[in-house]
Amino acid sequence: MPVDPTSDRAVFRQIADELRQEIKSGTLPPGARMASERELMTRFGASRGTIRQALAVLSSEGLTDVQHGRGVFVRKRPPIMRLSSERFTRQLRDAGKGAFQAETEAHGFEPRQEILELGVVPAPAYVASRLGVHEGARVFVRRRRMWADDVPMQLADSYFRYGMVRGTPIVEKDAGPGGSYARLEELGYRLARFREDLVARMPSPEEARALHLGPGVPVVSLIRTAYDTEGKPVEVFDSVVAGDKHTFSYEIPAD
Amino acid sequence: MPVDPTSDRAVFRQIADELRQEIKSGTLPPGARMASERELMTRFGASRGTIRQALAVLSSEGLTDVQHGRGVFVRKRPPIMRLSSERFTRQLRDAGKGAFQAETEAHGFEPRQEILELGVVPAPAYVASRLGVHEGARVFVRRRRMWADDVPMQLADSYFRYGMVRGTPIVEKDAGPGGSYARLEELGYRLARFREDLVARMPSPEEARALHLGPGVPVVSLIRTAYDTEGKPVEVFDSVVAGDKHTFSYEIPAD
DNA sequence: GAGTGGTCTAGACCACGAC
DNA sequence: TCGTGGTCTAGACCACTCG
Repeated sequence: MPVDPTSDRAVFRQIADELRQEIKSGTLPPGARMASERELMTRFGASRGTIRQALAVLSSEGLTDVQHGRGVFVRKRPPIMRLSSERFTRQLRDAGKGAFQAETEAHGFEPRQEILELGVVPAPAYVASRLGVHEGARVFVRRRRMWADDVPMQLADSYFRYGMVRGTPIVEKDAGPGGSYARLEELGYRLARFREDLVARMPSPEEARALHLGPGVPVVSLIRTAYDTEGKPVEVFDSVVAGDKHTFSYEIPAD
Repeated sequence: MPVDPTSDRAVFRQIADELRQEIKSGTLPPGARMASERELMTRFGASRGTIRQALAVLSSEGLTDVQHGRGVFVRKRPPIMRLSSERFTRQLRDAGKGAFQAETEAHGFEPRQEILELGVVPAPAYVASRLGVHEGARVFVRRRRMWADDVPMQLADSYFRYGMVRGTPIVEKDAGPGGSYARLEELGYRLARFREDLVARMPSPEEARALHLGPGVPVVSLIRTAYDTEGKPVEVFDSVVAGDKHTFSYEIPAD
């Protein structure tokens, strides 16, 4: 079904529709190389600019991956990690596994954290309000990039009241077995519950680079607040999660 | 800081960087009109094609809205609705309010549902596995588009075993006060818990149209399974939620 | 009508990857 | 070396919005 230049619909959109259909129908399966831009020019009788506009549409929808000098390929879905609300069980912490480590290993990958920053900073407004301190108060931040094998999965910043973690393993590069949550409990802050707030959005160019995201891949901004049994917030966790590599799963009681 | 044509970084990316910086810094506040393409051509000394490439970058990042014949504007964040895990309390159902109605009214909007389809269909694989029926089994589907005032918020498909809801208000246009969940409980299926699975991704062109999404706006695919006190799945709810109009909030116990 | 973005063309040169 | 995508230009005509 060739393009109709008299149609109201722009030619590049018709071309995009055609190619999208071939992808969705499986005529072009994941990993397949699409025809080159020059080939598509003759196939559709359009200029290169128009062909490139059509390909840009598919790219922005997250359907393709472009490799300079090689071609345009139908995107393969990478392995998806499931982050479920059960990842915060005390059982896991007691076993010496942090939430990220446990989930990653459960999926058969090797977890790794790359420290980007450790230090005392003034609390940003959104952290202060959740952590129950005033804006600008001294808080300790652990900023990391988390990897599964060789794939960057998320950017993760943990904030603590400085007075609470000073001199503990939480301010060290390696927070020890079970991670920060295990250390907090050893310090006497028994964890009672977490709240997670999620928003989906497109990444900034820096985030896209740090997480190796192609065009048309959103991120999930996830902010978690951890409360102890007194109802006091003890940590604010601010992360940017690669949208194409995760699902989130929550259990909700009906009452 | 004008562009540097000798730089490795493409001219259109440098222009995009410059304009993005003006947006993030507030020099160009939300709602402001950006300079026209012709004006940007003289400002940056580039051809129109290059200027449009730069503007396309900002658009794909969700930073701008384009209005044909009027100009390019810095995108305003629309009012954001918070979907919290507390929206499924029995208290609300007993008060005759479904989850969507309750959340929408809590934000000061008027909820409305537009029925797209009501009928018996063969169960798709992902529904069948969650609902505990075999693929292709007869299930009843309620397909709607949900609105808050005049803004489309989500596409929502509810699936039920047909034998379970046949002849009940659930197969009618208006499922009645408290929605389907209230009807299910009246039928003797007391709800015990829900599971929600979320994925962020870019919308298909149809989804973008149905939800009035601009370029660079992702959606959240949310699939909820409702279980009764026997542990039996009684509904599968498959929705596509406008990413720029929602946050999600979940409470997680620590044990 | 004047100004704005939307679409399309034709052609040029560059950078990357595979053979 | 050759084919692939990446970038940029100059120009044309169209469609929408506003005064």
